[in-house]
Amino acid sequence: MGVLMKKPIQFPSRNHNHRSCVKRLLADAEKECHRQKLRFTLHRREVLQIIASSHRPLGAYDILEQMNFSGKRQAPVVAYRALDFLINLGLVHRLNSLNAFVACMAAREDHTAQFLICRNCKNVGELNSIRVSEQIVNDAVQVGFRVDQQVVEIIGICSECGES
Amino acid sequence: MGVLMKKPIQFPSRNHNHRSCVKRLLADAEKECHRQKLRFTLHRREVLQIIASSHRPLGAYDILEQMNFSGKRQAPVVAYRALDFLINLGLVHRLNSLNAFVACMAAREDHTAQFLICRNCKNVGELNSIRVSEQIVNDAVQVGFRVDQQVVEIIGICSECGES
DNA sequence: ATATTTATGTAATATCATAACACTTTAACG
DNA sequence: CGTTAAAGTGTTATGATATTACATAAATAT
Repeated sequence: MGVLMKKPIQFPSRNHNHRSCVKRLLADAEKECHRQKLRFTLHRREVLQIIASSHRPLGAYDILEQMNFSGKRQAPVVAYRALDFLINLGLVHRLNSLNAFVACMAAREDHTAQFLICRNCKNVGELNSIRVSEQIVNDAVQVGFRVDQQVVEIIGICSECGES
Repeated sequence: MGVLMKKPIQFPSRNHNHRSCVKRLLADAEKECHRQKLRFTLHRREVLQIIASSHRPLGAYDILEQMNFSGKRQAPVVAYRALDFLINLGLVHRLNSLNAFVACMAAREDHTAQFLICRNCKNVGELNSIRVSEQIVNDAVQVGFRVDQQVVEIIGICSECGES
C-alpha cells in the first residue's frame, strides 16, 4: 500500500467522447494487425466497430444483426470468426457470465481483464487491478495451483447509477 | 497481512474419501432445507448427489443423462429447475466459463466463490480468499462501483498435475 | 375442507456456438 | 510473372445450452 499507482480504473462516463474513442480503437487495431502481419478484413473491422460503439456488452447475434455492411444478413459463424480473431488479439473480451462481448478499453500490455458490469445501465468497465491479480496468484500458489488465466467479472452498480 | 487465518483453500486431493464427502453434502442440504422450510425433493436430491459425486464440473445435460432414478429420461428443464434451486441455496455453483456446475465444498457462510479449474484433470477446487474478495471490493469502491456479486474463475494447473 | 403455494410433466422453442466443405483471395517464393 | 500454400469467406447444417408456457399434482396454510 501507500505506493503511488496510476489510476488503473475505468468506467466509461456518461458523456465521454464516444466517437473519438471508437476511432482510436479502430486505428489501434489497424496498426496492431499491420505490426503482426495479420489482415484487418472488412468483417473484422465491422465487428470491432460495432462492439466499440457500445459500452454495453453485445451478444454475438446482436452483433450479427448490425452487420449490414454488405446489405444481406450474415451467417452466425461470420460473427464468431471475427470475434475469435479480435479476442485473440486482445481487442475484444468475452464476458462469460453474460455470453457477450465488449471492446477492450485498456492498454493491451498490462492486461488482466477484470470487468465491472453495472446491473442497472448494463455498461461495462474494466477494473484492471494488479493488486487483485497478484493476490489471486499469490493465494493460488499457496495450494500449488499455477495460474494461467483469470476470469474476474464483478456485478454491481456503477457510480452514475448509484447516485440516483 | 501477517494475520493468522485458517487455511481458506481447498483443492480436492486425489485420494480423499469421496463417499463420505457426498454423504455429508446431502446431509447438510437436507438440514438446510429443513431449517428454511424448503422441500428437498427427489429431483433435487438426485441432482445434488450427481454433482457432488464429481469434482469435475458437469454440464446440465451430463447431469440429465445420469438422472435415471425414475427410469425414464427427463426433460432438460427438470435438471435446470433443480439446479436453480440448489444454486439459490448455495449448495451448487455455476462456472460461467465452462457452462457447468459443481457442488459447493466450502462452508456456506463466508462464501465468496472463487474457483480453481485445472486445465489438465478438470477438477475444480475453491480458493475462497477473503483477501482477494476484499481487494476487489476496495478497488471497485475507488471508482464508485458497488459490488454485489463476484465471479472469479481461475484456470491453470493444480498441484497434482503440476508435479508430473 | 378448501384455498394457496409450490413442484412436476410435457412439449415446444429460444439462444448461443461450431463443424464441414467447397470456393476465393492474398502472400510468398522460385 | 505463375504457381503454390496459407488464410479468409460463403453456405448449410447441426450441436449445445437454456427457457417459456401451460396443464396437472402434491404439499401446506387457514
